[in-house]
Amino acid sequence: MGVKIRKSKQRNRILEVLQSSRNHVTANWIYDELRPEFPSVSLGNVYRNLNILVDQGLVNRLGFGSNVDLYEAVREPHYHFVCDRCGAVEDVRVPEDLQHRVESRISRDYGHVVTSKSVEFHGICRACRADGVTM
Amino acid sequence: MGVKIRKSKQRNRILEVLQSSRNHVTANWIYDELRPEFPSVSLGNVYRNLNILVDQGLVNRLGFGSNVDLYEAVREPHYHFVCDRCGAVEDVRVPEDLQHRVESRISRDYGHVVTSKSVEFHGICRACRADGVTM
DNA sequence: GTATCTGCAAAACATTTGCCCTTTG
DNA sequence: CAAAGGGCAAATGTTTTGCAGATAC
Repeated sequence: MGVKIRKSKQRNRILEVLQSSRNHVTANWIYDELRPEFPSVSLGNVYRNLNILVDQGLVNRLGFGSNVDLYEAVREPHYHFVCDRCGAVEDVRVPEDLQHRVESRISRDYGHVVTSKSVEFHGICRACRADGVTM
Repeated sequence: MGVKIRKSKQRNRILEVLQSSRNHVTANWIYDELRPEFPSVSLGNVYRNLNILVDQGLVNRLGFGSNVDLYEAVREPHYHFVCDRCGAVEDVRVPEDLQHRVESRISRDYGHVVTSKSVEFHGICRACRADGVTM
């Protein structure tokens, strides 16, 4: 059996910060957010607690091809759009039925059970397009 | 204008290795593959060349939430399925029309242009299911 | 010949871990 | 008070980079 998890002010605050943030943020950004309230908090502890929150299914860790992980509080399932020009990461929603059709294809054709998905579309976002980016 | 790219035996071999490999492999694995032919090749140079090949659009870099990047030669577009139990990464194909419907929804609803996608489904693969994994 | 490529080793970087003290229950 | 959490600093592991010599064109 695993380790028992107790309450912790720091971990609580980390979750709150994530839930009240609209963007996908780095561990280091969270660390800076916590410092006013917990002046002696350590970055290592932010990482430790993020790992716990991810294990608990309360937070998603996102790679996005960069070498820095981003974190977001778990909400309704959604996909991500990453702009290759400006780097912006935006949530996108795709109708449930389209999502289900893709996943049931995978079940049917391959026999795998899909429990979660991490989908990122890359391209040029609306704002960059408006700026006349052609590529 | 960028830097001119010359031919290089090592980079050529790296691409061949990727093209003849069915799996998604690490830089370090490629490094080991090259050593018989280029005994003094360096891991740093493998990384340098992988970056060039990715820039040239010949190779995909895949994060998969792990802290090690995986590489694959570029072929037809496809998605990935990652087994959370055994870590296996498998290519999955989804009918073109379903892919296009998802992407045109993003264009229509958000105004972004989708040029590529990196899609990973997570779950339990067929083999692990057969082994009686319940989760 | 000159710009690019390479090997080597060191640097950079995010993330993890060990140790010992503090807090929680 | 026993077990989990935190701070600190060192360790880890992957990827990048600076430099001097080798290679491509």
